[in-house]
Amino acid sequence: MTNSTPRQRARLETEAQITRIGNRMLDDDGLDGVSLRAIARELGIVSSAIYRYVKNRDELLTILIRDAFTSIADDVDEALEDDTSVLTVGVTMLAWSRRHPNRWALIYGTPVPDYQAPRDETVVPGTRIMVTLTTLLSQSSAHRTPNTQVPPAHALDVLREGLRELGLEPDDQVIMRTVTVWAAIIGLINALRFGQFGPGIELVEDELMQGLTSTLGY
Amino acid sequence: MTNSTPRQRARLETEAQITRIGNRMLDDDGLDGVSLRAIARELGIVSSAIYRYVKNRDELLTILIRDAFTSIADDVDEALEDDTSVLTVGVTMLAWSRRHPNRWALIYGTPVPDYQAPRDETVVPGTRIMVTLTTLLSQSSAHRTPNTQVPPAHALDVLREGLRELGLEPDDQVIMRTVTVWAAIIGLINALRFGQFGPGIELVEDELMQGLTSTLGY
DNA sequence: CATTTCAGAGAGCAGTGCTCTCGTTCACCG
DNA sequence: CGGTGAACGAGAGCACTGCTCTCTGAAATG
Repeated sequence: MTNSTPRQRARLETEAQITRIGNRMLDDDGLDGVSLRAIARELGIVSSAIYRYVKNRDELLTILIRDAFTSIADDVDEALEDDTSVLTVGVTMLAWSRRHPNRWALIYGTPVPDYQAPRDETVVPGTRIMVTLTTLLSQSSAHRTPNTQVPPAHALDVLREGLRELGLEPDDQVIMRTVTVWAAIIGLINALRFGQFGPGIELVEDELMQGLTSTLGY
Repeated sequence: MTNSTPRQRARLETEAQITRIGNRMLDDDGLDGVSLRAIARELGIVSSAIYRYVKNRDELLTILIRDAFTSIADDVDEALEDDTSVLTVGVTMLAWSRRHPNRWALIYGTPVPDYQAPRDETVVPGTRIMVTLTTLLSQSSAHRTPNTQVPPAHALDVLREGLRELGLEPDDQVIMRTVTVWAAIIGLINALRFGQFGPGIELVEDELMQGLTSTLGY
């Protein structure tokens, strides 16, 4: 007993098709290429009918964003099973960004204008890697950075509170190191993906990530 | 003798007005708010007439990008006169990004789709800060990072060549440190401007930058 | 079998960048 | 001083977007 009417099955199939087409259009033509009208056209449907399945364009974006965050976090988790290191986090994210540059831009680049991410839908998958990195840095604790002076306690209050909600209680030293490593990794990948180092860098991306984590002391 | 016809003066004035309005629209409404039609409307001109002054939208973007790069680099240069330090570079860029978040996104965020920056016009102002940072890190040379292993020599070839064209010849250690510091600073500011740390961070941005440079060993 | 729900069609609105054609006016030059 | 070509502006139009509204036909529900 399938316990579902043909209409229900057709709807689920259509919904799945929409996100699939949306992801493909994102990969191929960037976010500007993701057009509800074009999706409707590909579905053999008139443009207004698409709104039976998707409230508006923002709702589609939310789906694509959640997908992307989940995909990259899955990759990182899987890679860490073989080798638990900061470098692995970096190169895995870097490889993912190479495979899906437009998805990368969607989640770590300039926020989409006028789009407000619904916290409940995107925050959890969006913070997975950061949580992973924090625990990773907690373990390889007093690694180096001896004479590092942590900013005044109250400065990290917001971050400390945010991490607590995610089930973590790292000390300020670890928080500050996490922020630094995170900013450096994201910053490097952004610089590479966005072409800020000029052409020709694509061939040695991994070596740069290696040098970065090494320079950071990991 | 002004040596210029009224028409020439009017044209220059109009051109200046266009970039002024464009910058304002960028600040107020983001890049999507920068519309040639809207500018024409504000000039009291019909939409097609704007193309007498600007070839197309991309040409206007080039102007705005060059302006932004020049503005932030000027700020950094000025600040370094008082205090020559990595932290100063960071907090000055951070302050500028706070004042002009949309301009920041334009030059350091996701590249504008389908826009190709004309190298001659934007590369020079766009690399000024990086050059400054490189020389700065060359001087405070063997600061720390003892057991840091630099990536294989060929990996940095492209960067070394790019820096040479800009009149610099730093060793690989310095290059790698520059890349790391640069990625971290840009990454932190991006994370702050793009809201990736959640709300409430705005109040302690400077402390985070302080902690970051300190964690980096500067 | 009647009723309600739902998928789709079609027209329409406002906005964008950009092109093309047609007058008008200004600057220059013989 | 008068003619000419370049510059400027107006206006219509094309293709595209997101989104709304109304209407029709078919499927699921009672």
